[in-house]
This record gives sequence, structure tokens and C-alpha cells, in this order.
Amino acid sequence: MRDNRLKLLEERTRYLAGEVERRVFTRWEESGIFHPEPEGEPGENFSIAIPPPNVTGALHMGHALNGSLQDVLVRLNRMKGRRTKWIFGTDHAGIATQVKVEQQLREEGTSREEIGREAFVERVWQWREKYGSTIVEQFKRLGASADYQDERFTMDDEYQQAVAHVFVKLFEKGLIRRDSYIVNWDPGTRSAISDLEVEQRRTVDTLYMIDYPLESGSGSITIATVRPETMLADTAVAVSPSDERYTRLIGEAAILPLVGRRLPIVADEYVDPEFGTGALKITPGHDPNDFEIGRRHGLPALTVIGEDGRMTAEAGRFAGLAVDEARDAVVQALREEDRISGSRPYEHDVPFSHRSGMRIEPLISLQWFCDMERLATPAIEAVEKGAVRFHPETPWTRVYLDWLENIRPWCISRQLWWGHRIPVWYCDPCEEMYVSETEPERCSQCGGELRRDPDVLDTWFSSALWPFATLGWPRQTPELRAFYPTNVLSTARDIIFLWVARMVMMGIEFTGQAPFTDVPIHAVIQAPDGRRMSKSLGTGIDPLDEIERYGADAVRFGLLAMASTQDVRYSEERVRQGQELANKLWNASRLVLLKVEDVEPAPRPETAEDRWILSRLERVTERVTALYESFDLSRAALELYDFFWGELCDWYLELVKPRLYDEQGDRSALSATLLFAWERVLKLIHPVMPFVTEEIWSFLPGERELLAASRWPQVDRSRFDEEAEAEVGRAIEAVTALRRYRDEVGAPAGARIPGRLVADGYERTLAQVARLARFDLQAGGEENGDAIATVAVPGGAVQVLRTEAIDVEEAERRRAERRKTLEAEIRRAEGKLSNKGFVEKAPPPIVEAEREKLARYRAELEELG
RNA sequence: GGGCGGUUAGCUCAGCGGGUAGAGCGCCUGCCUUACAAGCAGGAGGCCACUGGUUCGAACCCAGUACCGCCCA
Repeated sequence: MRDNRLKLLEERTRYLAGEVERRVFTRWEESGIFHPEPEGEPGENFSIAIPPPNVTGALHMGHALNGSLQDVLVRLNRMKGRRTKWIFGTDHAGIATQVKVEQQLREEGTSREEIGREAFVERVWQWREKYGSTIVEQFKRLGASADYQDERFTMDDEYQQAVAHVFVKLFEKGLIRRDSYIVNWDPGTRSAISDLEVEQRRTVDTLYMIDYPLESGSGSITIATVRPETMLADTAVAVSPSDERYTRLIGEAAILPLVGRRLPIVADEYVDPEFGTGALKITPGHDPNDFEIGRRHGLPALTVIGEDGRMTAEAGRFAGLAVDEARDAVVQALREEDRISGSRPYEHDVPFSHRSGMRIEPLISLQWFCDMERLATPAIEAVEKGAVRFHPETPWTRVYLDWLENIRPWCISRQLWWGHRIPVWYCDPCEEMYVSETEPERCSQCGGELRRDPDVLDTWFSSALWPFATLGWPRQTPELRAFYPTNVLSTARDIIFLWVARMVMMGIEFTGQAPFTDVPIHAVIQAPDGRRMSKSLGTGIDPLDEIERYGADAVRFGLLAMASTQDVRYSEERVRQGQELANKLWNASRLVLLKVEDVEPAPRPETAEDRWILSRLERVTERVTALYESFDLSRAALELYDFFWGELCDWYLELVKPRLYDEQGDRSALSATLLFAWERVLKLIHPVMPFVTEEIWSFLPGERELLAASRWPQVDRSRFDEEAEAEVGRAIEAVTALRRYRDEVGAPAGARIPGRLVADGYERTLAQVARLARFDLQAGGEENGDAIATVAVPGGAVQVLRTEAIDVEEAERRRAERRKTLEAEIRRAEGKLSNKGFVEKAPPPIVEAEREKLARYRAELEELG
């Protein structure tokens, strides 16, 4: 059996991710290691709740990056022996899902209105059955080791009960109320949406100056507006109280053109005397600021635009027109009356719906609101006191706090059919209202039929409960006891308000504890040209395509490596770097596993390089563990790359090859050391590149459990070995210097160059240095004037002896060049050391180092002759 | 309007408890050296956006300028 596998190892000179990944994933899933038993306590266990992806969605780069980050933390902690649960599932995504299904109905020639609410909701469930697991399967392709067995959906029965419970409790506490208020009306989805779903876009409109005649008949007051069509709902004109131009008019009235309504002229601080004409038309029914001003001055609010984005009957002769048509018509009518005294292009920010892309129409409507101040206070405290920590701390802590400190009421009702139905019932005849977790039978006043509120809750209202509602809350389940609060919530910065803040608020309010302690905020991956990655712009790159092309490990490595703290452009080169690392891991493992004897892995150093690599292994273990734990995964990935490729492969394996190939010698100690190093390095890389490491692990000799279930290494500081590190460090530098020399003097690749090593500290590495540099090196010896060149190495020099392999002219040129740079360096060092300020004020070790450099350069110059 | 971030090699990005600038890719040169040519060895390439300041010494600290990007109103 093992022979067969070794044969495969021998034949396959390239790592084939596509062949390995599904097979390895199946082994993990079947082993059950992704699903922990609900035992122990949150303090000893480790849990992460995934920010639930939209059930209609497909894996995008953001998911892929965040999935990789979370999986690194999950795998690390599982290997540390903690009971680890990655809470996984999807979000019902009210609007997005409803839109998808409506589209399907349209294709069938019907509509949700036609089939009715009940049938429509049924259709959505069918849709979810069919397509809802797409993104789940895609997370598996990425290698995400989530608890799929316990997958959750925000519309699960239990979850719905949790949402209803929260609504009722907040209502009972007076934090949820129904109010007629101006909201962001999205004519596209025909629903109110929250402030966070509104996007401001730079837009050029026309600013019109319109003369409103004064009631007194003595002239007019000119207002400026970009929305002349809303004038039909004007109920006042406002000026700044400090604006002397208008002081005499305050308390007077103007007459609204086209309509003839009397408009009181009021003074309000909100008005900016510098803007336009300094006089503002007030339309409480169609502008959020005017709405506030209207409330302050007790003005009526009129509505001339309907929920369909068309003018209402209230708009008189303009009724039925779309808003932009009405605008032209109103302007035309005003021109005919000669009321327009000017116009100019005007650039300003205009609200658009994030959902439908349509221009927001601020409208007054009856909605449910959640007051946030009281919920915000403890959420602010949690971050201020460090119970919840952002990584990196700046600037995200500030962003979070600023938002919470200026928080406003949240409009939580949506005019949709898909979502958590608001648990409120009305008795129309006696105007009674029932707020209840369970459906009341009939009106307790009149015994009449009850009508349930038709609206559903904002999807984010239910998402805010995710970290605990997924664990069975409000029931005190074993899962909740074992895994709540969770440890980490990993996300991008644009979700700090949407998820993080709201989860913290709800978590504290309902469980008394913040739902997580650490919040790493990761980079946003942009398109290679620096634009936002988006499907509609055509700038999206599908991570599944990349996984197909390069392998999941490569994509994970690439994304982690490219995503430091700030925004970065997608770099396919980084992914390819990951692919090559996987290939390198595979091939280096072939070398080791095909040569090594079947012994127990253990550190059994025989030589300086053995002690060196064992020391380096401990250091990199310490370093990488710390980087993982501080969420610095980008650096962790790159350091592992450097260590594995740059030290373990480029140097250790090369140093060890003669012994490894020596079939006469006793290779058991070397084999043990190599296997020990291999186990170690596979473990360290596993969280970043789980597939290839798991696959290689299966080729290590002996019966073994899954790598994913193996124990994370403890740092053994007793193996730190400064002496070996210095010794091998010197040898490496010497080899590099000699190779550079060969190349510069055009020595043929195969030629061995004779030389004499005049330096200390190479007692045990001389033969290695000679072999790797392809020199015939003897130690010490007298200078007989036969040296044709000198190559500086740490602690001394190598004298190069006459040989045909070296182009003498080239050698002389090189010598002259080296002399020049040395002289320049000496001048620089001398200059620095003759600076009194430097010698007196710089820290002594720095000065000392400078002196040593100078001495070394001088010695080398002298050697050069 | 308020705030935050960025500007380092041809490209994408590290480095910032101040002490002669790093990686990957790309480029140049030489190598099929019995793990890997998706490889090995070597190399070229940077007034660290600009202007001042602090300091013996600044890519890094401070002030300002320019351009790019994001968030909030």
C-alpha cells in the first residue's frame, strides 16, 4: 500500500490541486471534526459566527477573503485543541430574494400580486430549496471548515421565533414604535429603506430661482430649488433669522405660484443665508430637512408625490405625471407666469437606493421605528472599555464610535412579502393593536377578526441576532452555553454599522454580553485597475474561476498575502505565488519522503545545519503563532513562504543533500530530524493552505490522524541556538559572496575554483561552503602571492587562486570596481564617525557598529591590494 | 461641509518603537546540478509625492501643499 503511494509520489512532479481538493475535503467532512459537541465553556472553546452570506448570492472576492481569514483562525484554534465551532449559514436577504423570485414569476407571465402573498412566500421557499445551497457549496470549495452539519438560515422557524421575541421585548420596553415620519422611499422596490441602504451620488441638476409674490402685494421673495415640482406641496418659506435682508418679512406671508396657497415666512437657523437667494421653500412632505423644520414651526405636511413615484391628485393639473415629467411641466408653467428669474447648473449629492438603483423619494409614511440611543450606550461602552476590540484599532474604533454617538432612529419596516412578518395585529373596528409573539385569536375588546401588519422587518434587524439566535436563543441551549459569546467577527469596514454595531447592541441588550470580543477588519479587494469590483461594472473576478485555475490553497494564500490592512487591487501574481508555493511544498516533500528512512520524527541534530534548522523552526513557530493570533495573517503567510522556500528549501535541503543521498551511511538521525521539520512546517502552513498540507501529511510514514486534527506545536525555546544560527548564517553569506564572484568573473557553471579560506568560524562548515559555492577550498595557509583576487566573507576572506576558469581581465575589472565602492563606503563611514554629534549623541551600539563596518571595509581594501 | 486613509523599484504591495530601502511578478545573464524549468544561481532597477521643521541622523516624527480614494452629513 505504502509502496503504491510512494510510487505516485515519485511519478507526480507537479502538484495537482484539482485532483486533490475534493477528495481531501470529503475526508475532513466525514471525520466530523468540523462539528464540535456542545460542551465546555466559551472561555475554553472557540467560536466564530460567519457574517451570513446572502442566500441568493454567489461567492465573490469579499467572501473568499473573509472566508480564508476566518478559516485560518478556526483551523488554528482547532489545532490548539480548543472545541471549535464556525457558525455557518445564510441570510434570507429580503429584497434581493424577493426580486429574484418576482423576476422568475415575470418570466412565467405572472406576478406576486396575481398569485397572492401565501403562494408567493411558498415560491420563495421553493427557490431557496433549489438554489439556496449554491454559496454553501462554494465555501466548501474554498476549504472553509465550518460546521455545515448545523447550518442556519435566518428564516428557520426557531430563528423566526427569536426575531419575534426581540421585537415584542423592544416594543414592551418602549424602544419600538409606529410613527408617521419621512422615510427614504425607494420607488424601485416600493418599500421604505434605512439610511444605510441609501447611497449619495454626485449629480448635476438645475437650480431654479423662483419668485413667490408677497401677500402684501409689495414685491416678491425669490427662493432657490432643484426640485420645483415639489413646490406644489410647499407650506412655508424660511429665511435665516440673522439675515437682515429678510428680517422685515418674517411673520409676513408669500403666495405660492400656480397654487395660490398662503405661505407663512418663518425664521429658522437651518437656512444658510449664503446659499442661493437665502430664502428656502419649505416642503415638509417631500424633504427630510423641511420635515424637521415643519415640525419645529407646526407647519402642515402635504403630499403630492405617491409611492409609485408619480404625482398624486393633490398635485392638481399635474396629477399622474412621473416626477421628472412634472418637473418640466411645473417649470414650463412657471415660465408662462414669468415666475422664474434665473437658473443655473448645480452639482450636489442626491440619494439613490442601494437596492434598486432608483432615486430616493423622501415620503411621509406610517412605519415602525426602533429608537437606538438606549441600545447604543452600552455598545459604545463595550468598545471604550475594551470588551470588544477592533483590529487594527485605528481607525475603526473611531468610525464605530462616531456612528453610535450620532445614531438616529432606525426604520425597520419594509413593504415586502419575504421576511420576518411584523408580529403585530390590528382590530380595525375598535382600533386596537396587539403586539405578540404568538398570533392572538381575536380582538379581546370586540371579539372581532384581527388583521396582521402586512410589513416585514428589515433583514438586518434579524441579522443583528445572528451570533446568538443561531445557537438556539432565547432558549438556554447547550450550544448557547458552550459557544456564546463568540470570539471573533471578521468583516470588511463597510459592514461595521450594518452588522458589527447592531450585533453588539442586540447582543448586549438580550444576552447581557457583547456577542464577540475581537473584530478584525480586512481589506477590500478592488479590481486590478483600482475600480470597485462589481458585476455590473464588469470588473468582478470570480473566485471560483481562480480556484479552478490555481487551486483553493493558492487563492487563499494569494488573498491573504495581498490583503494587508488597507484596500488593495486584486493581484493574480500573488495567487500564482501561492500556486507555486503549493507546488514547491509538493516537490520538496517528494525529495524528503522518497529518501527518508521510516523512523519516528524527532529532533536528532548531528551537524551545525541540523541545529540551525531546528532553531529556525522554533523561531518561526513563535513568530507565526503570534502573527496568526494578532490577526496579522498577511504577514504570517508571507513569513511562512520566506521560511519554507528561502531557508528550509534553498538552504537546509541543499546543505543536507549529501547525507540524504548517502545510502551507505546511517541516515536515521537525519531522517528523524527531517520528518520532525516536515511535520512542523506542514502544521504551520496548514491554516493558510489546508489542502496541499493535508495531502502531503498523508504521505508521511506511520499511522496518523488528519493534519487538520493534529496538535499545534508548542515553542521549545531550549532549541533556540544562537551559535548554530551565527555559524550557518556566516556560511550562507560566504556561499552567496563566492557565487556572486564566480558570476562576475564569468566562471563556467561547472568549473570548481581553487581558493584559500582565511577566516575564522568555518571549522564545521568549510566543506559545505566549498560544495555549494563550487570552490576547491582549503583552510588557512600562507600567502604566497599566488592569489589573483580576494572575496570578502564574514570574519575574513577567500583568496582566489590562479585558474583557467577565470577571465583575468574580468577579474581585474571587478577588483577595481570593488575598490571604488569600498573607498566610497570608507569615506561615508569616516564622515559619520568624525561627526561629533553622531559620536556623542547616537546610542553606543550604533556607533560601535559603524566603527566595525569601517574596520571591515579597510581590511577588505587592504586584502584587495 | 466634516472626518479618515493612500502617494516607496516597470506593476502590485511590505517596511514606519527613526541608524546606509524589501518581497512577488516583470526585466537581464548563466544553468536540463539525480525534488521542483511552475525550477536553480547571479544581477540591474528606488533624491521612499512635494515644501518646510524637529534630530547627530527622517521613507518613518511634526506642520503645510498637491493629487488619488473612502466614510459621514
